Amino acid sequence: MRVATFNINGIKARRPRLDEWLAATRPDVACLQEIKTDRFPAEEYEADGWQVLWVGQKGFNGVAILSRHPLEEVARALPGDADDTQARWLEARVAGLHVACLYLPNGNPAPGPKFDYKLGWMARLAARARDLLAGEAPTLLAGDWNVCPTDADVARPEAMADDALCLPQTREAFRAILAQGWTDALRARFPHETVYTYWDYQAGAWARNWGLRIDHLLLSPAAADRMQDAGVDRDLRAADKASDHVAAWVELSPA
DNA sequence: ATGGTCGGGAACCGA
Repeated sequence: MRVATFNINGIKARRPRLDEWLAATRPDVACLQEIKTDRFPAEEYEADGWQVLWVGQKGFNGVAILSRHPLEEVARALPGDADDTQARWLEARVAGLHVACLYLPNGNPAPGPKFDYKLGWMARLAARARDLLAGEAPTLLAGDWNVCPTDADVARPEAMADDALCLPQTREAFRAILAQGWTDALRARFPHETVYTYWDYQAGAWARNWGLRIDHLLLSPAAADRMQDAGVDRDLRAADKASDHVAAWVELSPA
């Protein structure tokens, strides 16, 4: 059972790359972020055998879950703020798993209202994550977290020190969630290696390997017990018309 | 220190 997360940075521009990747890697569940549309082509994926959940908005944000197995919607928004209309959260049950697909706010510039929104969103996420750990099902929190957990996850930490992805408050909020009992799948699989999931379009970041690790899969204890492998589909970044993110994934043993 | 590049959608905002 493979569960993957991929910030595609626009379904319209990324359709060819996304479809190639789905065909080549055949994930059981694919969590997508930044679909950037209020018109996701769900019917086309359904015609191709996928079950689809999505929540979108025009131009920005937006998340989707594609699944080869029956997919039951649990939530279309992160609890805790009825006034938050940004499309950043989907939660579903699939194949005995509980899966959340998340697009955590970027938060730049910091300080400022966008950073305040990020920290507030992370506080709501921490509350939801704690509730999910109390549930029965093995659970995954997969998505673009817009958090570099440590300087080992940043190619140029000095250049990123004041960035909302790296600030101490951001890292502390992430650590607090991990400390509830979640496993950072990629870091568990690669304890000492450099692993990036994002390279900026600017300044030749890909060619210089100026990357960040900001796409994460957090596993509940029951899910972590079933982890057989984890990885990053790094070659995605080298393609023409690539997203600035690549896909990350975990392989879980059968229940 | 600055500006560098994309996507969405039609002038800039977001990243």
